[in-house]
Amino acid sequence: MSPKIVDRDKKRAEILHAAMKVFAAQGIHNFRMIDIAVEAGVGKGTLYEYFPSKDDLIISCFHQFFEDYQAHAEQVQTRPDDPADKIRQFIKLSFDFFRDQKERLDIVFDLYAAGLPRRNGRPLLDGMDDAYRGLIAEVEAMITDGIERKIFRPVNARLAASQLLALLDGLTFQAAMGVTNLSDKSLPDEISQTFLNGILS
Amino acid sequence: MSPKIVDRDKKRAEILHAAMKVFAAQGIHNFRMIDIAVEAGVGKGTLYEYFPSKDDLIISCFHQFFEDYQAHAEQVQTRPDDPADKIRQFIKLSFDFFRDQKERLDIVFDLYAAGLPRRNGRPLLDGMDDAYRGLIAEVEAMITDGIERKIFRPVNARLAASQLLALLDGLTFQAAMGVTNLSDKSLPDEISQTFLNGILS
Amino acid sequence: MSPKIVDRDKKRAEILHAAMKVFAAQGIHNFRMIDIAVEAGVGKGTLYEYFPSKDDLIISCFHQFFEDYQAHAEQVQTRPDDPADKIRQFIKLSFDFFRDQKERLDIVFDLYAAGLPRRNGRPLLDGMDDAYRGLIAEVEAMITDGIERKIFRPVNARLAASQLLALLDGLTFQAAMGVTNLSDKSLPDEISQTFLNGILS
Amino acid sequence: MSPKIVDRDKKRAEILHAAMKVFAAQGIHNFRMIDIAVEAGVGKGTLYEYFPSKDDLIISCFHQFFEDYQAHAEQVQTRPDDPADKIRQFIKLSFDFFRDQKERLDIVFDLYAAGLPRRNGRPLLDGMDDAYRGLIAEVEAMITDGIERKIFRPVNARLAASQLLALLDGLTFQAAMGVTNLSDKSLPDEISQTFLNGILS
DNA sequence: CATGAATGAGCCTTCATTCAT
DNA sequence: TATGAATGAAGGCTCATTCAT
Repeated sequence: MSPKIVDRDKKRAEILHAAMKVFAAQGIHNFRMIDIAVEAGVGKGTLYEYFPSKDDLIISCFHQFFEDYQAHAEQVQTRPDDPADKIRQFIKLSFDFFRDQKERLDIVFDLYAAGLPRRNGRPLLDGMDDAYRGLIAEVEAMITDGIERKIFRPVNARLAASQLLALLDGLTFQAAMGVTNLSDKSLPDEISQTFLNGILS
Repeated sequence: MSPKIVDRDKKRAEILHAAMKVFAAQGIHNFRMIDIAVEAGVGKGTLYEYFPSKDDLIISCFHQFFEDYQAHAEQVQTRPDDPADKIRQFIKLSFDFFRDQKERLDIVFDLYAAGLPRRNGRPLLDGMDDAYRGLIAEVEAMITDGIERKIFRPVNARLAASQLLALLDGLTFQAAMGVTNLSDKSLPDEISQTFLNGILS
Repeated sequence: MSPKIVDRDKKRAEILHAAMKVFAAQGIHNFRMIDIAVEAGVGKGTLYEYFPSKDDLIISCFHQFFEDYQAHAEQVQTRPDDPADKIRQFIKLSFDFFRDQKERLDIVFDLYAAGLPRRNGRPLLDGMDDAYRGLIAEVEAMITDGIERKIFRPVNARLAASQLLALLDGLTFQAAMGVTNLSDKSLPDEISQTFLNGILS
Repeated sequence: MSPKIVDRDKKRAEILHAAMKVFAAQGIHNFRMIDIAVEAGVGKGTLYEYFPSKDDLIISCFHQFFEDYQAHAEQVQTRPDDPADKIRQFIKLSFDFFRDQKERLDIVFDLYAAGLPRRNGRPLLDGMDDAYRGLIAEVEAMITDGIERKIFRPVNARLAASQLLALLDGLTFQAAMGVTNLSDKSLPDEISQTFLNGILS
């Protein structure tokens, strides 16, 4: 009458964490289910108790990733009022998210590539473009605000937002490649400086 | 140099071109050798006359991609003397390379992701980081030149070069996602403007 | 005989009944243990408290089936004395057994097929041939009696018995297929008529 | 330009033949693809060059079976004119088909059972009931003819046809079980005799 | 005694690669 | 040289069975 009680959410999270480690080590295109099972310390069949298929596991990992990112972003509630400070904080925030988690850095580009649209068939990860558009809109709002308050030059706000995100993605890519070091403490400030120089009045 | 050799090179190039189309449509992780054979109009076995393995075919495609990029870059020989103009032309050049070839845009991020280092084993594409470092060095030289000639502010040239390339990569990614439109004729100018604003004296 | 025993027997019967329903719906080769557990409203593990294995459960179902058939047959104790009437009643009896239980009809051929001998290894259901031979012997006795009493022609009694059972099995098969309707009230009489015509003096 | 030439039809038939042997030995529910591959002397993958899936292989076997049966039936072109003789020949024909092919006898009931309708989902073999109805119609025509020519009593022709086929199926089942011996040379005659007695005027 | 989470043996199926023609 | 039929290693997934609770 009282069967084994298991914290399914906890075990699910553990498996997802093990998956992240495996993805980081082998990429999301080269791992075997057994690898994750071993990493998570469970049997192969157990994975299927929590995720209906291999693809689902990858997709769930992607969602976890975005949820963590959003949680991280919202954790900084006291957004400053000054638009330039907002931008500075946004940049710092993004760097913070990856700085100490090589694991995440290693899978983010796999996930990015997996979310690109395909001419034939669906991409593995659906809806990445919409999530990205939301991000752009957020940054665009900051810039528009700055323009209205004459703090920024009257640049194309949408494009400037695109540029900032492009910049951050590109640096993340360089970091994943080992070409740029995110841990350099002065990086966020220098980036902010150059970018803001470009749009400040 | 005998006719036979020419024929081989031509067919090899045809197969590589077919491969690009297949990669663009299905991604470099989801295609089968038969897909390329069909696209190229040859038999499956024939592929192995020209490429020793599937991985080799992908790698060759990657090299072709870089060779084309370099050929495109060198085709613009009359580099201007002014550092700012150099940067402007570099930016324009990069946009030109992808603008009219959706096919290329679709595979570049697969290739990028395939070139990232892995904790376990080699990445599929080796040496991408070195190629990238070379690119950074080129841009860095332009900026250093500008700084010495007092045209640019005394910024960290290495970092500024990183930023410019990051910006271009990030925009390419956005374009691949369909979030940013590379065909917008004013794009290179606006990008150049903002970036140069950031570093100009 | 203690209450516990009764409860066990009752639950065992319930599981067996649930199994019959599942077999009828999915066939004895396509069901999963969980299907029966759900149908019976018990846990998967509980099935193993009553049956040591999946095969055992099927076999037990088969025995249940035969026991029910025999119980049904014996329930008609007042066998008539006239051999022709005996045959008529035997035929009617067989029809009665399936007429109102589509469930049984649907599994009988799975069970039949499962009982056929295999060149490699044992069949799933053992001893079906012996049970069948017993049935033939019973009918053969009726016919022999009829021959001795000059009511039937001096046919090969063994073969005639085979024929009658074959006829009934074949009709059951047709009914399972949906080609012949066992519910047709005149069926037993017409069958009896034709068969007896064939062997009556 | 001249690749390996293979008689695909021939190899397909060989695989089908190997499959029949395996089905006879293990049943259509217990075999593994590798068993058939070994029996046919080919690799596992080769099976999939000829049949898209395991189920398809089984279904193809079933179709082959029916084609062979029809070919056998049509091979006897000189059908007699007398209805009773027609019936006799039909019975003889059916016995002939199995007599010397234990292999076929062993799988026929698996196929029969696989063709029965299921409450949940399609049966493995589709359209068996229609094929069977066609068979009944053929026999029914013979009997109707006999009735019209006053050779047979005015029985229910449809039912009588059902009975004859049921009889033959039932005997086949008994033979598969090892309870009745189809090789008994007098069997067809005795069966014909009894059946015709039942319906002759 | 009842349960269902966990397990891993087992098997279908795919597809890169080979090689006879 | 070009081909595609043949191959079998490899891996995703299922499900009977176990056993801690």
